[in-house]
Amino acid sequence: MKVPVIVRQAMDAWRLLLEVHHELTHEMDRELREAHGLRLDWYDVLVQLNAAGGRLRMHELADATLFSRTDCTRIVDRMERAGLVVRERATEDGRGVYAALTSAGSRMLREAAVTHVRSIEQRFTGLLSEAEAATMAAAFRRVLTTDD
Amino acid sequence: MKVPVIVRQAMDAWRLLLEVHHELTHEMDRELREAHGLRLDWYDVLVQLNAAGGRLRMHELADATLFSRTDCTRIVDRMERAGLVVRERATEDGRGVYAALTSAGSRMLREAAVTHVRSIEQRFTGLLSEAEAATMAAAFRRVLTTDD
DNA sequence: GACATCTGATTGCAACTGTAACGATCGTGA
DNA sequence: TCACGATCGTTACAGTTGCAATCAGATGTC
Repeated sequence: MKVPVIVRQAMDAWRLLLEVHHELTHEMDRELREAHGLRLDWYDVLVQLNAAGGRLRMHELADATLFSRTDCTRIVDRMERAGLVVRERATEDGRGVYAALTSAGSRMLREAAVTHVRSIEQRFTGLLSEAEAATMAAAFRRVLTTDD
Repeated sequence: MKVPVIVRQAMDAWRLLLEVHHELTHEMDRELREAHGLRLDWYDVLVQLNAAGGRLRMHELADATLFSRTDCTRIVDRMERAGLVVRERATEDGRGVYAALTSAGSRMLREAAVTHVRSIEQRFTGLLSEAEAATMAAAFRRVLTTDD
């Protein structure tokens, strides 16, 4: 069965994407745990809360990260127990809850970011030429905005 | 704090890769379940067993897929219960076990492959130009083979 | 203002995962 | 041959996820 080269190359790209994602996220997670006792998903939460100015409603946090609302409830549970975030009732909506960075959370983020950003550069971005990164980013945006 | 455009673009590429992976794997998994009652990880196992001629030692299966040995033990447990694979003792090594495709497993693979390949083309490979796919594949190979 | 409807967040349950430890078997060197 | 460490696959346990159901509070309609 003959398969055109162009199709094979595209399929390779997909398969390789899966491998890259798997290998890099595992390594980065392990690295963050070893250096800071921080899970990669907790790190993502810290980043998003910080980017939003320190706090987000639970559903906004779910949108900003790649987690479901259920996940957010439980991740915030654990992070609250660890002292990295606190819950605050939303005064403007009786149903709502904010997840807010604590100072320990901010500090943890500042420390872990050094490790993690270096890790991304070392393992990924630093290995891409400017043109490759641009090509990739453009293609990924197309993939994400094509929804059918 | 000023960040060079080149770095930002590369970081975007990483972030977008995470989003693409998340969205596409979820959609493909859902699609396979709806159409065939098959999980994406089971599909991967079927593909690898088939590519290897029908059977693989457990540790070879772990290497061929993105799963750990523990995962393979348990995935094969469930797939065996579902009749898609069977375990066979390895005669050449008393510790060894083969996971082998059943005819139901082969049939399931043939059916599901139609759905899944179309899905990949629709959501990913079909949205990439030949040049983009080649660039991406080359860059990903570089990332995977650079282990420091 | 009372009703149904919708939304935000959480919970219960069953399924799944990661880590470390286990028993069985293998290969090697003394 | 025997003792040793290495490898193969599995298992125990605790932690984590996905889905559906739930509860409290908000919104819209008449």
